[in-house]
Amino acid sequence: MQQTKERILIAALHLFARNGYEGVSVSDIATEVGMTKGALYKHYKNKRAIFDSIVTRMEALDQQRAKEHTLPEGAMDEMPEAYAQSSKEKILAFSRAQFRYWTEEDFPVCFRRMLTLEQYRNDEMSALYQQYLASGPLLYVADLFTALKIKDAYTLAVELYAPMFLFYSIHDGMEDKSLATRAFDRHLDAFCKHFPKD
Amino acid sequence: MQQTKERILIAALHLFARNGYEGVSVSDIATEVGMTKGALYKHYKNKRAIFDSIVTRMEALDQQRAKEHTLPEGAMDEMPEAYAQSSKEKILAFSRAQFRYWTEEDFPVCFRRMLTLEQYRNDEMSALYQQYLASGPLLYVADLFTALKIKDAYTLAVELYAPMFLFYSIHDGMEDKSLATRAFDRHLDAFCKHFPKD
DNA sequence: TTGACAAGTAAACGATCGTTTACTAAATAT
DNA sequence: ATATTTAGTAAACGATCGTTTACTTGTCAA
Repeated sequence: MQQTKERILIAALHLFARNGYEGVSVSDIATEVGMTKGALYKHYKNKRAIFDSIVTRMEALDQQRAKEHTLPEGAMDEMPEAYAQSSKEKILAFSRAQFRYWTEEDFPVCFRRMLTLEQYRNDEMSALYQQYLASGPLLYVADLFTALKIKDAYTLAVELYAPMFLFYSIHDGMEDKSLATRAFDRHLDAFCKHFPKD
Repeated sequence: MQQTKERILIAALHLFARNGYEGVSVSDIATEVGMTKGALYKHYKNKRAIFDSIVTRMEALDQQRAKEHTLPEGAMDEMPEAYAQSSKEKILAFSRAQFRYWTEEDFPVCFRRMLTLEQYRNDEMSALYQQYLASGPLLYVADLFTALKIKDAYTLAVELYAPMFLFYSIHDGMEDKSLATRAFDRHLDAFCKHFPKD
C-alpha cells in the first residue's frame, strides 16, 4: 500500500529529527510504524533511500509553497483589496507565515531539526542546511529588499531574518512554545520602527 | 600518560563535532589517536565518559573565561586608560571577542557544533545548548543592557545577539570564512547606529 | 634484582547493525 | 478457478558496535 510507504517516511522523519540519521536504526523505524524491519525493504531499497525521499519531499513542498505565494497573472486586478497592502505589511505577513511554517508545521519542523543534525557530515548536507535555513533565506530577504529599492538591503535583511533564525532554536528549547512566538512578534514590532518605507 | 588522555578527548571532540555522538565509534576515536580501541579503556571507563569529560572541560573553560573578563577590584584605578572605554566600545569589544571565540578557537567551535548535533536527544542536552548558544547568551546581553539602564533591553539584546548566532551557522557553511567575519563586522557597525548610549 | 604498576595489543564477548532470504497469506489478474 | 503479485513475518547473514579479558612490554620503587 502506498499509504504504508508514507507512514514509514513520516516515522523516519520524526526519529531522524530527534536522534540524527546514525542515531536511528531500521528496527526503530519499523517498530514506530508497527511492523518488522524486513517489511521496510518492500517499500524502500535501503535506509538511505528513506532519507533521500524526505529531502525530495521537502524540495517538492518548497516549490509548491513558492508557487502558491507567487501571485498569478491578473490576480491583482480581480481582487485588488486583498493585495492592497504596503510593502511593510507584506513583509510582516510573509515573516509571520515563515516563522509559523518552521516552528509549527510538523514536516518543516522535523525537516529543519533533521538538517540541523546532519549539516556537518558532508558538503551536500551543509549546502542543504545553508539553502533552507541559513544564508539561503537571508539572501532571499536581501534580494526582496533590493527589489524594493531599500538602502542597505543586506543589513536590513540581517535585522529581519537573524532574530527569526534565533527564535527557531529558542522555540525548540522551550517548554511553553507560545513564549517564543510572542518574543518573535515583539521583534517584528521593533523591526517595523526602523523600516524605511511605509 | 596524562597527555594521552588529553589527546583522546580532543580527537573525540573533533569527531563528535562532525558526526555526532552516535555517528562516532570507539574504534574511530582510537584510530584518530593512533592506538587500538582497547587502550582507550585505560583512560576512560567508557565512551560516554569521554563525552562527559568534554562537557566538564567546557564548563571549566567557561568559568575561567568569565573570571578573566571580570575586572578585579581596584584594577580600574591602577590602569585607568585601558578601561576608559564607553559602554558602546565595551560592548563592541565583547561582541567581537565572543564571535572570535565561537568561530575560530578550536575547542569552542567543536563544542558548539557537537552541542548543535546533540541538542534534541534529551532535556539535558537541550538545556546545555540553550545555556551556551541560544537563550543563555541572549539573556546575558539583555541583563547587561538592563544594568546600563537601557530602554527595551531585551529587544536590543535580540538585535545584537541574533546576528551573531546566525553568522555562527553561516561561518560554518562557508568556504571562505573571512567573508562571514566581515559580514559580522558590518552588522556591528549597523548595530552601533541605533545604540542609544555613547 | 625483583616486583608492582602503567599503558599498550590482540582477540574475543554478546548485542545490535543494515540487509537478504525463504516462506506465508491475502489480494488481484487472467 | 488458477496463477501471479503484493505485503508481510521470522530467521539468518556478515559486519560492526561497545566492552572485557589475557597477555606483553617498559618504568620505576623497594
